[in-house]
Amino acid sequence: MILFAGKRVFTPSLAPSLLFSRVYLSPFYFLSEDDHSPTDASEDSVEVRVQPIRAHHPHRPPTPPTPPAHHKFHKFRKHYSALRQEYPPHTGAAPLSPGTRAAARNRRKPAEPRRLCHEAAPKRPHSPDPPRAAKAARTDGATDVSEKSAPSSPSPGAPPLLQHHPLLSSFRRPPMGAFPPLLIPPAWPPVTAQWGYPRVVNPLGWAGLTPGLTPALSPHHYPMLLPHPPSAGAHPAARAEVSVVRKAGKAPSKFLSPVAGAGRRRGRRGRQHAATRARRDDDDTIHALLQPSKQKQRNYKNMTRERRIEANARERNRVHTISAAFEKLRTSVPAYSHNQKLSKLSVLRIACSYILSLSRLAGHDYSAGGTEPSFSECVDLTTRTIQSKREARSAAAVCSAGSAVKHNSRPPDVCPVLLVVRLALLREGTDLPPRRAVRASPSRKGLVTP
DNA sequence: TAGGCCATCTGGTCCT
DNA sequence: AGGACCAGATGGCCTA
Repeated sequence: MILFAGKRVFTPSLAPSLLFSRVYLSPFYFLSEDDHSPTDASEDSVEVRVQPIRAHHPHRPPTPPTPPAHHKFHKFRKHYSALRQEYPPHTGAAPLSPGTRAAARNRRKPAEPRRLCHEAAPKRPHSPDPPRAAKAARTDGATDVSEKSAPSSPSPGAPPLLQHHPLLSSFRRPPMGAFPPLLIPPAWPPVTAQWGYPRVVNPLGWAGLTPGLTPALSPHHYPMLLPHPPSAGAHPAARAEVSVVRKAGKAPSKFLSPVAGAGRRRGRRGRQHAATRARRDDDDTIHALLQPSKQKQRNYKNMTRERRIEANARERNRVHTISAAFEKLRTSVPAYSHNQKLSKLSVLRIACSYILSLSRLAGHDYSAGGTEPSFSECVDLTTRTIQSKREARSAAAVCSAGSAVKHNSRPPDVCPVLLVVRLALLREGTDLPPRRAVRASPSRKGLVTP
C-alpha cells in the first residue's frame, strides 16, 4: 500500500491487508510539496499523499504485497521488534578496549540523585513544572496547540533521522524456533507474545552481549522518525516523517502532547480496544508533530523539540539494545519450562546461580566469599531459583490455562539443562541429591536469591 | 483492584 | 555542543 502514488483514501474496509493501513501508513506521511499537512487523520479514514518509496530509497528491497496473516493490528510492536532484528547488522562498531569510552564510563561517578518534584529547579527556567503539573496542564486542555507545537523544521544540513522504515524492507517474519533443538542452552524457543511482541533473538546476535556486534545508532537501523516538513528544494528523504512506533505505555510528553491529551483523558486502568488505543496514541504524535507553529518549542536546555525527539529515539534504541541483550541472556539460561516467563530480574538471578554452577563444574569458585559450594549445591540453588514461586508461577499458569502461546505450551517439566547435567553426572558415576519438592513458601524466597 | 513488569519520555550528569 | 548513560515519573498490560 505504501507503494501507491498519488492521493488515496484508505479505510479499513478496503481490503484485509489494509487493516494495517494506519500502522504502516503512519510513518509515511510523505506530503506533497504543495500541501504540508494531511487533510484528514481520523481513525476511520486517513487521507494521505504518498509517493513511491522506491523513488526515495532505491536500495531498499521491494516490499511484499501483503503482510502475513498472523499479524495483529493491535500488536504492531511485535512486527516492529521482529523486523528490527532482521535489519542488517552494523559492522562499524569497534569492540571494547581499555581505552574506549565504554571502559572509561565504568569509572564515572554515579549521578547525583534527582531533585524532588517540589524542589526548586534553578537551572530549568523554561520548564520548571514537575511532571504532575505538566499532566494537570494537559488535562486542563487550555494549551494552545498552535503555540505549543513545534514547527518541526529540520536543522540546516542535518540528515533525517530515518530515511526509510524497516517495515519497507520486508513483511516476512523472522524464523521462529530457529535454534537447534538439542542445544540447551541456548535452545529455548522464543516465547511468542510474552510481552506483546515475540522474544526472538537473532542467532547472530546483533543486539547481544558482544559489543562488536551491537550496531551503533543509525537512521537505517532504527525506525524512529523525525518530523521534517517538506520544503521546496529539500532532499526527498527529508520529507515529513513522524514517529509511530509507540508502545502502549509511555510517559506524558510535554513536547509530543501539545494537543492537550486528546487521547489521554482515559483513565489509568481504562480499557480501550488495543487497536483504537494505539491508533489514538499514534494520532497524538502525528498531530503533535505535524502541527504548524510559528515558534520552536524549547525546553529548559534550549533544546528544540526535534532534538528532544532524536534523544528519545536514541534512548529507546539504547533500551531496546539492553532488552535484546536480556533476551539473549534469557535464551542462555535454564528455565522451568519452555513457557516460563522470566523477568529481567529473574534472568539475572538465574544467570548468577547458573554461572556459579558451571564455574564449580569447571573447578572454579565464583561464589561470594569463596565458600566453595559443591556442584550439587550450586545446581540445587539454580533449580530452586528457577522454580521459585514467582518465576514458576507464570509458567504453570500458561500451561494450565492455555493462553496466547498455546502452540508453544507444554506441561511444566524438569529444567532440561539441569537434567542434562544430571545425566552427564550419572554417566560419570556421580549424581545429584534428589530434587526437593517445590513449595511456595515465603521463606523460600530468601533461599533462592543468589 | 492492587501489584508486578514493562516501555517510554524526560532531565541530569559525564564524557568526547 | 552533542551523545551516552542513568534514574525518576508515568501509564499500559497482565495476573492473582
